[in-house]
Amino acid sequence: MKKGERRKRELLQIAYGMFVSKGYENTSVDEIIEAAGIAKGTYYYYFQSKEQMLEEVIGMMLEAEAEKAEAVLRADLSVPEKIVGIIASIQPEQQERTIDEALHRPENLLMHDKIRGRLFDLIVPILSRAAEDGVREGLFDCDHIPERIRMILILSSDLFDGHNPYTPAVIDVFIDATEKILGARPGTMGFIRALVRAPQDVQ
Amino acid sequence: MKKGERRKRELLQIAYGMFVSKGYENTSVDEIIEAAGIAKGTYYYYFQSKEQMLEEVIGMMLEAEAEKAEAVLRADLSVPEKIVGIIASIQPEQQERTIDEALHRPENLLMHDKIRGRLFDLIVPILSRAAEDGVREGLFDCDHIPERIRMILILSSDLFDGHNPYTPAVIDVFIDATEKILGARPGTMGFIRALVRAPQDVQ
DNA sequence: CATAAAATCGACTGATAGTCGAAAATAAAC
DNA sequence: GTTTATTTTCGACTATCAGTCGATTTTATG
Repeated sequence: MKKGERRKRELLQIAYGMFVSKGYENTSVDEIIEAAGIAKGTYYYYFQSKEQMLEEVIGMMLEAEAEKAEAVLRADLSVPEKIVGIIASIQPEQQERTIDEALHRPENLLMHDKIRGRLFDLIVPILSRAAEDGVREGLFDCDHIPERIRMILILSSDLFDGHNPYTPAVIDVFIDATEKILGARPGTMGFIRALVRAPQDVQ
Repeated sequence: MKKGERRKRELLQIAYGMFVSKGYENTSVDEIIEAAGIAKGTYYYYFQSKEQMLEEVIGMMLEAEAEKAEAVLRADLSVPEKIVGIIASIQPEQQERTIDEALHRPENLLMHDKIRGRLFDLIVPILSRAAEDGVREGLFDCDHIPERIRMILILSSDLFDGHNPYTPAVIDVFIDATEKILGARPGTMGFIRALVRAPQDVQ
C-alpha cells in the first residue's frame, strides 16, 4: 500500500525533471520508463495516460507554490508587500528557471496552458483576499475583486510571457491599466516594475 | 509552373475543411491525401511538414478577414461603429462557427495559439487606427494606443473564449476596464455588450 | 503454507509523420 | 520529332509513439 505511493512519487519526480529539461511533448513514455528502469506495463499500472501523468506533475509543482503564497497572505505585511510577495512566490525560482523557458517553447503549449489555468484558479482567491484588504484600507476602490484580479493576471501572463519581448511602454501601460482596473491612485502600483523587470535582466 | 500552384491551393482547401470539421490534431496526413486522392510523396512535395501546412491554411483563413476589417476602417462610420465592425469582421461567421468550436477544443491548442497570434498582429494596427480617430474626436484620452488595444484584445480573447463561461460581472468589469484603459467616459464602451453576448446566445 | 492481492514485466498493436528512390508526366532544347 | 531536363507523382518503407494485455513475480493475509 505504501510502496506503490513511493514508486508513483518517484516516477513523477523523474518525469518532472524530464518534462522540464526536454519538454512534455518531446519526452516519450519509453524514455521515462528507461530512466526509471521499469517496464511499460508498470508505467501504465500507475498512470492511465501520459497526459494524466502531466496533470499530476503539475499538481505536484503547484502544491508548494500555493503554500508559499498562503504564508505570505497570513504574514504581517502591507497590502502592496503582500501582493508582491504572492506574485513572487509563484514566480519560478532561479533553479526552476528552466521550467519557465521550457514552458514557453511552442512544443509545450499544452503543459503551459494547463499550468496557467490551474495556477490562476489557485492564485486568484489568494490575491483577491489581499486586494480586499486594500479596498478596506482605501488603497483600491472597486467591486468584483476576483474578476479584476483575474484580468490583471491574464494580462501579465500574456504580456510578460518571455516569448514576446516587452517594451517600456508596455510596462507603463500595464501599470496604468492595473491601477485603473483596481481604482487605485496613480503611482500606487509602481512596485510592479520591480517584479516585471527583474526576470528579463537575468538573461 | 501553374499546375503546382493550383494543386497546392486545392490541398490547402481540402485540409482547411478537415481541420475545421475534425480538428488539426485529429486529421492525419494519410486522411488528407486520401481525401485529395494523392500519394504521400506528392503531399510532401508541396509541404515540408504538416505544421507548415497549418501555417499556410491559417494564412489563407486570415487573408479574407483582414480585407473585411480594412474595408470597415475605410468606410464612413463613427468610431464606435468602426470598432464594432472591425471586431465583427474577425468574428467567425455562422457557417464558420464550427471553426471556432474546433479551435477551442483542447486538442487544437497549437492551431488556436497560432491563429490568435497572427490575428492580433493583423488586427491591432487596424483597430489602433480607429482608436486614434477616437482620440482625435475626444472620445478616448490616452497614449500608446497599440499597446492598449492589444491589452483589450488579450483580455477579450481570454475571457470570452468559449471554454470558460463568463458571468454578467465579467462583462461589466471588462467594459469598465476597457473604458479606463482607453480613457473613455463611463458608458462609452457599452456597445461591447452586444458583441460579447451575441455569440453565447446562439448556442 | 496457501491463497489472494498488488506490482511488474515486455512483447505486441495500431496509428502516426516523414523519407526516398524510382517512375511518370510535362516542358525545353536540339 | 526525338532527346534531354525538369517538374510532379507514386507508394512502399522507416521510425517513433502511446497504449494494451496476459503472464509472472512479489508481497501481504488468513
